[in-house]
Amino acid sequence: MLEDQTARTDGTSPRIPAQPAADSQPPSDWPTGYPDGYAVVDVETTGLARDDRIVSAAVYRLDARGEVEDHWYTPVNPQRDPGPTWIHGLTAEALADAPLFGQIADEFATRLAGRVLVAHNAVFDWSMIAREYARAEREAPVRQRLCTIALSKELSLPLPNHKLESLAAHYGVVQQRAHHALDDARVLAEAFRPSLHLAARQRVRLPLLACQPLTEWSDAVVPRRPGGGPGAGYRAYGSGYGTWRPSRKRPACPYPNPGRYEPEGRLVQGMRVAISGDTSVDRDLLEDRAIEAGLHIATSVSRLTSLLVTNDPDSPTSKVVKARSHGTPVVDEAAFTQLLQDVAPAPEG
DNA sequence: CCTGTTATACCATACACAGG
DNA sequence: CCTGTGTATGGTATAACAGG
Repeated sequence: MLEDQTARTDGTSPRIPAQPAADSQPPSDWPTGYPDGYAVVDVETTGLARDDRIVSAAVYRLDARGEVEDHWYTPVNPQRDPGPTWIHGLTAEALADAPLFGQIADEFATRLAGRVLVAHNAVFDWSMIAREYARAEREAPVRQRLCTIALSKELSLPLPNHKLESLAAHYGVVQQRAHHALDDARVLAEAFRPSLHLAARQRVRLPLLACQPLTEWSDAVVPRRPGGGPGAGYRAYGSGYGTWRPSRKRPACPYPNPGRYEPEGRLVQGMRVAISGDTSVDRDLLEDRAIEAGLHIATSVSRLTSLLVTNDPDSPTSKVVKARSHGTPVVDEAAFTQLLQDVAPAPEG
């Protein structure tokens, strides 16, 4: 009963809530395996496409319990028009004197180093950051990310939708200036902390995803047709002749499904392959390669799926979960790429 | 046993969202 | 405007069943 707690007036001071000193909270109180620190990040960009650039960035560094250690903000000169000024408020004028990404890459890296990157719709921020680092011929020192949308879902927060605005409102965090990187990062940090504690209390496994730094970046997607080889790095699509109508409608796989992939074995033409999560190679490109090899790319996982490709076999995405329940074999992207090089022809039918 | 109809399961499709 | 994910939906393929 609650009275038991309040009735302990045995002369000692009534359990002051302050000072959650490290030793007053035994380690067992916090799930083992939770990260040591976080970098709550927000970037504003010139747009949503792969070749868009960062115009501003902010990082809140948080300790293992989500307490703010410090924060940092910088505008970034995107070396092009700033895009949706009406959203982020940064004009070409304002950015003219801002540092280039290459000039803040070190400082940024320091803020990220050894931490879990936390962002709202994290795949967006991470891919923008990873590409900027790749352009600068660097690597972002990030190994894992956590998406606060995924976390909200994991915790089943009663939100009307998963906008940052709604998450903030849920925890009573007031936005001063939405779509300003520093304020968005602050708001997210404040909203992330209670979610983190809730997750800890419920012993929820955090939805951490692996971050694979881009090692090669050419501002272009490798042309899918073997006609020109990896063109020296120009826009692959739209360069010239009728915009390439991507994959939207691919012809059906001509081979019947030979069944599941056998671990350690070879791929066989006609196998149904599903891909989940991020891939270091463009998703479309990876799918094209698979199709050229005679495989069928499935959009979902069922008992007939031969193989699931994912770099995050522990993530709770629907595909991964289904694969587990069906006992579908799972390999990572690297292994899959390897397997693609030696696909067995379809059995004679 | 064969066949036509109905029920079930599954896959592909379309759409909604999140981010600037 | 873009892209990947998750969900709702609808067509379809296979299974199940009844009747002859």
